[in-house]
Amino acid sequence: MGDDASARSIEPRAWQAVLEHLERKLLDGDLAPGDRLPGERQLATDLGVGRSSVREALRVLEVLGLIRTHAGSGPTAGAIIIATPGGGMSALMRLQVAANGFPVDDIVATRLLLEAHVAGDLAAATAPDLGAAERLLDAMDDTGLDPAEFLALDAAFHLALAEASGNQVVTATMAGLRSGIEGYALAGHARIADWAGTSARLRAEHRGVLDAIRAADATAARTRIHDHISGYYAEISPDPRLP
Amino acid sequence: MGDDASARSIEPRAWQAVLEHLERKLLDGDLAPGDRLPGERQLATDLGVGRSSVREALRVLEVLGLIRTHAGSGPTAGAIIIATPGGGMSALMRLQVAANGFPVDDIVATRLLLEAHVAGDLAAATAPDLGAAERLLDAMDDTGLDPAEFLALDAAFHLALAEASGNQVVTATMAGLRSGIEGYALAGHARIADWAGTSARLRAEHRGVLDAIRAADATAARTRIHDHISGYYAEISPDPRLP
DNA sequence: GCCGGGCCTGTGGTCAGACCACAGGGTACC
DNA sequence: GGTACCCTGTGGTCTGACCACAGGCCCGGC
Repeated sequence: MGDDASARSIEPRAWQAVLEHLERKLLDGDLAPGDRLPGERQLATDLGVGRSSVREALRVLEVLGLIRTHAGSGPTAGAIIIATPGGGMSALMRLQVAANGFPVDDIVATRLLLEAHVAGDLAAATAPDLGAAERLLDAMDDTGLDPAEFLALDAAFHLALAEASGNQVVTATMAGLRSGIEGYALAGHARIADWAGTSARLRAEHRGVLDAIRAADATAARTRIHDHISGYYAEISPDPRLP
Repeated sequence: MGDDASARSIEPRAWQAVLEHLERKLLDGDLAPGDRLPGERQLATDLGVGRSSVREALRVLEVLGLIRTHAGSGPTAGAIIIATPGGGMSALMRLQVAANGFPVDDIVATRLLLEAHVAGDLAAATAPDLGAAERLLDAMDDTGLDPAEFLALDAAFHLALAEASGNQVVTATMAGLRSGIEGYALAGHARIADWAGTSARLRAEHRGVLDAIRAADATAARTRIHDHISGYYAEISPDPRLP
């Protein structure tokens, strides 16, 4: 197992070898969040590949949210390991939706089940931290917001609920799901005739969800968040179910 | 909508420009699954960037499961758009787990909630297609399987249930979750003293889940799949809850 | 006329070298 | 002692070149 040169002898893709090398380093604990990767030129000579191949692997890691690169010099320069899955998940969902790999309906359905679960969990928790969510709701009370700003705060509110649940996988997934249908949700607001009324309803529904969580009423929390999300998408859906 | 360059008028990263160009093409319908992308050199001259930058973008798309590249000539050569989110999700989850961005516990918890939902949905469905799942269970009845083979079939069974639910997002996510903890699950089987007994129990639990689905008993289906998964991970967990 | 092997072309895959912008740190000058 | 400069090393990009590959084409033999 200590020899990774033998396996690489039949490795057709150089950039994949770099990726596997770094994954191994991560699994072995040789690299951890906060650490700086060796320079691109160093990695290239160490692994016996060209710098372009190293860069392709690093690009993948960057998009996946594994590293953050910074030019220049000093302690903040170079490629630094971060583990922020939200960005990678968002890119993945967004592109898959663009390529028709993910139907919007499936995205919404997954959002529904995840958020209902989160809401139920929070209601069952002893003392969930809803501070961030409440501050976002306060910010959304500003009636001077345009729809884009309102929807951005709405997304942040739903994400804050996921973060309060403490499950990082669910949080990242929900961030990705939201990104995947962000364009859809934004384009859909134009379909709403009475935006003032709709936004007022959304505000009230948000408060209702928080109230149910605070009251430790898991069933109500689940129902309310479910109806809240499905109601909005039904409203912006071009033609839900005619026949 | 025609102008999204306003937010970031100047694009410092060339590969990102390529990515955005291709995403736009996908959203506009100029590119669809099955289509062939222009050659790397062509894209480079079209967008006014170097071929390296194009390749970095294509590498990202390949890892994310958006395209499949093939050298040579003919209709199968070049970069072809596919939309297979499973691969990208798997890479993302695997690397995030390696970088400690995703705790194993959160992965398992997410699996639990997704699979419970899937099982409940299938039980509520009128005529779910459980053929693939049943065939996998039959294959798992072979007592000559070694643990790795057994676990691979187990993963395929759970994935087949997700596919039967029809939600592609859930299917891809579950594939990713499974990949993320594949190493963990494989290493954990060594911790099980009585593998024959455990595998027999797992077989019985699988059948029980299918039975509940066929009986349209959503509650039982949810409970059984939940207990099935959490039971296995509790068994391979090194030290569940000592203090 | 038919068939087969070799060349041709275009593809992705990789490498090497060069240049740029950037940012920190050391140094020489004031 | 303070400040402006250069030096160094980083990622970011481009260019050009070569390779392996695979289908299509042409030409020769049968």
